[in-house]
Amino acid sequence: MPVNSFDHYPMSWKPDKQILKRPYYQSLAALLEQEITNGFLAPGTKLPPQRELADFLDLNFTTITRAYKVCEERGLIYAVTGSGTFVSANATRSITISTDQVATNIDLGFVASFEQTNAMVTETIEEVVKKNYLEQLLNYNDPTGIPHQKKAALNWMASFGISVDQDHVAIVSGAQNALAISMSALFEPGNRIATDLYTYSNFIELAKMYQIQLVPIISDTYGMSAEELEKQCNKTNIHGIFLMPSCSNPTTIMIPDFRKRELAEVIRKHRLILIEDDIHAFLTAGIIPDYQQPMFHLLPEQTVYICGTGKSICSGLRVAYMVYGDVLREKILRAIFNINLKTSSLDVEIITELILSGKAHEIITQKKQLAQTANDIYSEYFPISETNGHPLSFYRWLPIQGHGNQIEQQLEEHGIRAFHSDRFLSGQTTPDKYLRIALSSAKSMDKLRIGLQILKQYLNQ
Amino acid sequence: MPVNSFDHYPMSWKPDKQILKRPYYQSLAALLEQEITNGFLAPGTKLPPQRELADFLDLNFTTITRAYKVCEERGLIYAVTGSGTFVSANATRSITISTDQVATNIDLGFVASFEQTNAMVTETIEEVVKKNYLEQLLNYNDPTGIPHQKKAALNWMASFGISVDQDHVAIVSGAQNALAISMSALFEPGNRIATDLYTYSNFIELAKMYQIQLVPIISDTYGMSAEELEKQCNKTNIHGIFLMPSCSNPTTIMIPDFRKRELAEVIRKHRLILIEDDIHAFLTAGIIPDYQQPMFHLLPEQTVYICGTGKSICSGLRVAYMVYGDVLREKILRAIFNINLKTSSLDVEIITELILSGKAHEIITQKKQLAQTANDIYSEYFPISETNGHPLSFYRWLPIQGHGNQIEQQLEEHGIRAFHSDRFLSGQTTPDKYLRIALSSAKSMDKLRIGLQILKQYLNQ
DNA sequence: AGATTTGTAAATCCACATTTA
DNA sequence: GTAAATGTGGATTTACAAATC
Repeated sequence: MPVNSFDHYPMSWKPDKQILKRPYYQSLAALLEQEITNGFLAPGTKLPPQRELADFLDLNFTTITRAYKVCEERGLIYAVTGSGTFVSANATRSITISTDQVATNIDLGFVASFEQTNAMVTETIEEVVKKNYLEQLLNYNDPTGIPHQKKAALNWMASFGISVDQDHVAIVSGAQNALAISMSALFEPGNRIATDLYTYSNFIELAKMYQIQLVPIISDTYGMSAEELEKQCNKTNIHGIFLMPSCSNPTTIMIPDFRKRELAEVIRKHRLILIEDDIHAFLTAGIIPDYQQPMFHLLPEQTVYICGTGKSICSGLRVAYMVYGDVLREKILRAIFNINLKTSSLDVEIITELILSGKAHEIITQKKQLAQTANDIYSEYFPISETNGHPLSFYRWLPIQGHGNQIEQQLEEHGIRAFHSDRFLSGQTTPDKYLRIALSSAKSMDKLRIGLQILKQYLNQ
Repeated sequence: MPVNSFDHYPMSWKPDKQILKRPYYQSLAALLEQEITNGFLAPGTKLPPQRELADFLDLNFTTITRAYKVCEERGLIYAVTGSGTFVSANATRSITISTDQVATNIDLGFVASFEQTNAMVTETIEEVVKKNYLEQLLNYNDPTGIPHQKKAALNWMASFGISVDQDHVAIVSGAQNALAISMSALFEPGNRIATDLYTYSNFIELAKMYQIQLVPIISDTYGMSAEELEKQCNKTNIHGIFLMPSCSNPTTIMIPDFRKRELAEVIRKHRLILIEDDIHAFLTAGIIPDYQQPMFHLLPEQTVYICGTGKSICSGLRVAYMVYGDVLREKILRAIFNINLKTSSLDVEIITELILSGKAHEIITQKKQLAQTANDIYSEYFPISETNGHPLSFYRWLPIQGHGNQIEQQLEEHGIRAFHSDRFLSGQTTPDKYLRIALSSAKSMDKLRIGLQILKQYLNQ
């Protein structure tokens, strides 16, 4: 029976007991979900403590625990022992970033890949089509890649420091697809994966879909803090970790070698599975002075290394390479068959030909030049100050003061699209606010300039 | 404390209490998983009842419930109230069927698609490459299909009885990919999906991976029984249903219109989500006299209709169409972005061109002829007796007496690959045994003949 | 047909860990 | 540094539903 009066402790949410039906925890969870999606409970709102709500509803407090748990698994709320339970920053909306339905004039949101280089690809397509083995690319054979394609893949990745045999590489349909495969193959619903506090928003969505919990870890200028990771591992049972060491999305941080080693030690000690998304390897390996090796090299038996060709070579041909050790091999292959059955050999053949002919390297050279130009333009409008921020990043991370995420809507009205840092938040909100500015999507450098001009004007108002 | 002596009630499994550590239910589940994967507990073995094992281990019986539950969610065991808990037929191995690592001489296992027609595709590829808009196919735009591609898709499906607008169709990377997307988008771990007792083995694996429970429903000669479905819906909370009405895999059953209507009524009443895998539409719609319509037509707001082009047009170009109502739209799009980001526009463009040029219809005509020939050859060796079995099916369902699933291994030694019915079992085992014989994968009709000859000899021994 | 066996699932109990004040 | 606030998670209690005999 309710004992206290709650009038002087106003609870943020007072559900009507009358509405609740008998699996109370389900009924309560459904009600809470409704309140959040309808906007009655705004992101960041503190929910009543479990015991208090239990008292109010005259239920056992662990029944509330279960109701909260259901919503937490769906990514609607998050709980911190000692502090309370809060509505998630991204509870209400999908934060997946794609190019679907972009009505905007200048896109600084989605990170494309300087599509100007695609003309170079069409020539190669013509060459592939002229070859006499085209028909052999049209059947169900070699679902994870034809041997000569895998050979080219390993050839390509050798310059990034990857060296494995063909049994430990598989070709899949793009880096996003590789992430989905990794998540499905190696984790179960309810598992926990450590990520940067700000991380790739499509990874957050993927985790939400598969009901995998993200554990945000604080970073310094060298990327994720190894001590913080260690602390979280000791506190709770963590199964995996997601990193983009060559150029973290969205922060542009490059993890230096000493930090890779610190992190690797913690990962080894706690037997985490590392998803190393290295789509930016082509911008970093052999270019940035400090670069030594991918983390795969430090933890070959517990890492999935993902090397997509969308950013580096051609975005429309959906091709990525997955590299893994023996222990993970079977699980990954299974997931590939379950999700793709096979990847189009035709697309892979074109990428293969681009690599073998050396044209892929030409494309990369050109993309790097474009990235340099775009970053130069950006620096005319905003300072590139981040220590350890990648100098050639396809996007920048711009601190903004006091703008809520309705800034996206307002920029949209000015004809530009950019994304607020809330979208990239894997856990609780912070007082710092940023915009991620894609430099690689505007249709020309002039458009980029115009977009940045508009943005600067808007922020200076 | 243990009270009874169990000597005269020999329990199939007596775990050592000493080994168990403190989360008992996890420890026990891990132990059980080990025993099963190591083969100490064979498929079909009855496990001790929950209360009996609890007594033996001196634990509360619901702790055993939880341990069993963990293994059940992983597809290792299944439980039937009143009868007990049993080791699953496919507990130990992956039953995914792919073309990876086929060392066999004659493949009657994997169902390919009479790849002889692929020469016709290469011409079209050349034509697509000659067009001047190739470059527009190489960027991130239109992730679910370019408008003219969707138009061609709807055009193609119109002859199967599908009629929707472009906002309700998406193009993805093959039918298997469409299934994975449907499962991820529309169901959560722990949900239940009704399937035929014998169903597509890759669907079983997909369910296992996503921890979705399959509820097997008995069939008669017209396919799944509507009464049985109704009964199971009343008994337990079922969220979805998976059907292949045009030609069920592996049984070759075509669901006649009256049965589609009966099933639709139950599905509507219980608000199930229907996954209608109609990759065989091209063999059935307009060909089989009784054919009226896909089930999507009967349940447009609660169905995902999947139309793959791998079997009908070309297997190596990974293209499938997904059709859905308004209610499911947003969830499906989200899952597509999460899993694929986008599907290769180049592959889709080739399929589009094949459809628009009329060549796709030529290919279908040829594939149907090949299927006719292959079925004729089959009938020289084995009777095609199944009432309502599809006359042009790319595979046949051969009853065999008393052969366990080690027959696969033995056939392999004779140089042929075929799959035992255990692989297709979504639930408890039955006394009836079958082989699924693929007619569309042998490299020539002569090879097919030889394979069937070997098979017949083996079975007559 | 009714008692028994067996599995299901919600709610509660309880011990404990972390954070905050 | 200690007490209070708050969340976590395993085990137990309890009611019930289905199948078997």
